[in-house]
Amino acid sequence: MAEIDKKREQIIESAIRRFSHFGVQKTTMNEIADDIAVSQPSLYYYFPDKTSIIVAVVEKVSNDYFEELEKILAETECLKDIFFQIIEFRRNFVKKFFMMHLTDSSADAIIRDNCDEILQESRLREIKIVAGILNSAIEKGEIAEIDAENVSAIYLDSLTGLCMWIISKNQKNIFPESKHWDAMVARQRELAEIFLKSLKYKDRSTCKV
Amino acid sequence: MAEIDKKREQIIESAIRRFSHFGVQKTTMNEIADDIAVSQPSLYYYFPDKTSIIVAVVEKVSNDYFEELEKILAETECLKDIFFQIIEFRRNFVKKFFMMHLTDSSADAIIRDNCDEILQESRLREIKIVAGILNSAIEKGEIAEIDAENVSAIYLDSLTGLCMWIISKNQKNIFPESKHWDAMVARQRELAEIFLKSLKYKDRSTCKV
DNA sequence: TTTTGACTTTTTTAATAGTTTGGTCAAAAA
DNA sequence: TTTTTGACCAAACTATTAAAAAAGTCAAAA
Repeated sequence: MAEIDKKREQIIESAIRRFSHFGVQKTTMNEIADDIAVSQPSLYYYFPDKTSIIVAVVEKVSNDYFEELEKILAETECLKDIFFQIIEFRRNFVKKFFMMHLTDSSADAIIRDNCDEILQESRLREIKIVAGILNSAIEKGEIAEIDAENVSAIYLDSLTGLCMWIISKNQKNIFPESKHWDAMVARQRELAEIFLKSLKYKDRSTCKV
Repeated sequence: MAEIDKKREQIIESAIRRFSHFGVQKTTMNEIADDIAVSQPSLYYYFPDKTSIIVAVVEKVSNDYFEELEKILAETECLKDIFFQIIEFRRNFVKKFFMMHLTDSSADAIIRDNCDEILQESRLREIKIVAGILNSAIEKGEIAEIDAENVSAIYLDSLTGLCMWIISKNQKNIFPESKHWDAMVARQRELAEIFLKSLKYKDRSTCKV
């Protein structure tokens, strides 16, 4: 790897560490510079501003998530197991965001203005991946024929929604306790089972069953 | 109705009107007092403090919701129609909250500390109502036997989650545009259809279908 | 190409005074 | 006794300012 990329990675790692401990707002450029033992102007040689470091961090966390995801897709067969694994990975992904205070109102504007595109692309990428899983299950005759991409979107949006709702509902202190993360995962699993069940059958008219 | 209750209702109505226009924070006790043509101390004769007015407003909005809900339960037969109606009523309910700025971070603490119980009870009440709908559908043989209360909870939590997620995702300005409310309702309907489909069938083992 | 000391500019923070608003009370009115 | 109010206080919010800290720049050196 080029020397410059190595330094960039060091910076991102330091940023993630500090963001996780103290939050984005309370991490200064000087502190990051000190971590990798260079002066502040050197830091600006590798990243034009603080925002671009934040963006790089979000990109890394997102990429790590998809890397994990690809792994289990290669290993896991059973649809339910895949769904449950995804829920588990998502828990860790969101937790990282929380720990770095990326969801705080103070950091909200920066994230909105600069990471929106990444997060939107990540959403679409994930939808496509799950749609792919569904499509291959359709091919194998495991589930009924459906609009895989659409069902995937509904499913993933519902998972994200459950996460926001359950966590925000319990977030009286700054950090959700682990039991709340567990409650969220439990609900997400129940939803997954309902989706899996509906996937197994061909459609019927829904009125006056 | 007792005279004192009449005045209390006038106060709540004025509060709702002002909250909807200017938000909770920017509505003063004096303004409410002027609206019903009494002095400020008179207002405090009917409500001990501003918080209790906010609580009363939340209670009223919540009760209005359930009143509407009970109506369609008496009139509507088809499960899908009921589900879609509920989604429509929920849209209006949440919109009211948004308009009054009850979900703003500025008002958040007051709501959290004082309306939490009401909202939690409302959630349970709604879960019970939908569970009742499901149970009567089970009795009629329209849907498979399930743990109605649990499915109801998953469903309603998912709806609430979708609402939070889709609205917050698009909320760059203070108010979500009507197209975002429409997008939310559309997604909620799609989720409802998936739930309805899964309800129609008896359970099967989910692994290695 | 990479690094840095010395620098400027922009944001935060802290303290302050001034204003508004929430809330109280004793006394009057009904 | 129930309801209303003028006069009042205390707490919360706003605006202003100065000081501190952080972000960001640049010419020159390694």
